[in-house]
Amino acid sequence: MADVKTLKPTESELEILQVLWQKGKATVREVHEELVTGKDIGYTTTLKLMQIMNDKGLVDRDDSARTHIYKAATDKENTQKFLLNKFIGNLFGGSSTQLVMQALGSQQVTEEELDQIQSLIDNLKKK
Amino acid sequence: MADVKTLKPTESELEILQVLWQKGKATVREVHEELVTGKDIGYTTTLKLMQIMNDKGLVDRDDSARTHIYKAATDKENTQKFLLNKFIGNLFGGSSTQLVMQALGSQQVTEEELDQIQSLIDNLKKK
DNA sequence: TTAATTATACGAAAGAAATCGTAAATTGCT
DNA sequence: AGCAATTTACGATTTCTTTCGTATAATTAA
Repeated sequence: MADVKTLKPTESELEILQVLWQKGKATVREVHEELVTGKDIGYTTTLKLMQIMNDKGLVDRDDSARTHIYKAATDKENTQKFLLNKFIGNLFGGSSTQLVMQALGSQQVTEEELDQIQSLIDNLKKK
Repeated sequence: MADVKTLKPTESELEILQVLWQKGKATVREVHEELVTGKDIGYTTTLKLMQIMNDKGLVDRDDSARTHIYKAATDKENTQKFLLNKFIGNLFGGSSTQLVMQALGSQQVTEEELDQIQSLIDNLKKK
């Protein structure tokens, strides 16, 4: 499994990772079709990006057949954790509480979700 | 006030905004001294960045005196909110709850902070 | 009043990221 | 077999970001 700490996916790479996390495995064409719904981009661009990601170790590739099959090399959760910490450092002076307050305040969150968070807090407090 | 929606501060620009938000107003030198504590960078680099930010409208500048005085053109909260939403969209499929759970789980948060968050949740629930 | 320091402006280069065009190989179709 | 479509490889270009060197003007200190 790729070491997420040393890998910094760019925004485009992140979009591709999203697709791969969602699909599990996918060909360049499949990823591309997904991306195209959201923005204007050529097929070879997607291809090139995925090749670069393969070089970087961001994805794993099965190239035993002519049409290569890609999958994310990094765990979604780890990547999220890593980027989240970076984000908190960049924008919230390292305070995750600040971020949480901001996130809860400015988004609409359902009662159920609040309960979920509350029980997480309760758990954390016990320790 | 600059329209935050159309402005995407880069990482370096964000670092400078942080300093400006903290200080309120500052000269290039003051910002630079702050940046230098965190990384190796030349004075003219900081200057150039702040000039570019001025061109983009990310900062306001008082250049009536020889030493120009800069301040952030965007509200800290709005910028945070904007970038946070983008981040949640990019990485957490738009679910702020997901992000909150992840943030609380993987960072160390003090008892006091947990109380703070809890009372925010209580407030939100009342509505 | 000189000389050193400090400031801005600006061009240019170095780096990183994203985009595309073209070539070559394979596959599928008629 | 021959042609079209699909795929990969790869170089080149473009765009964005960061960095710095040099010139010039203003200020300060000796």
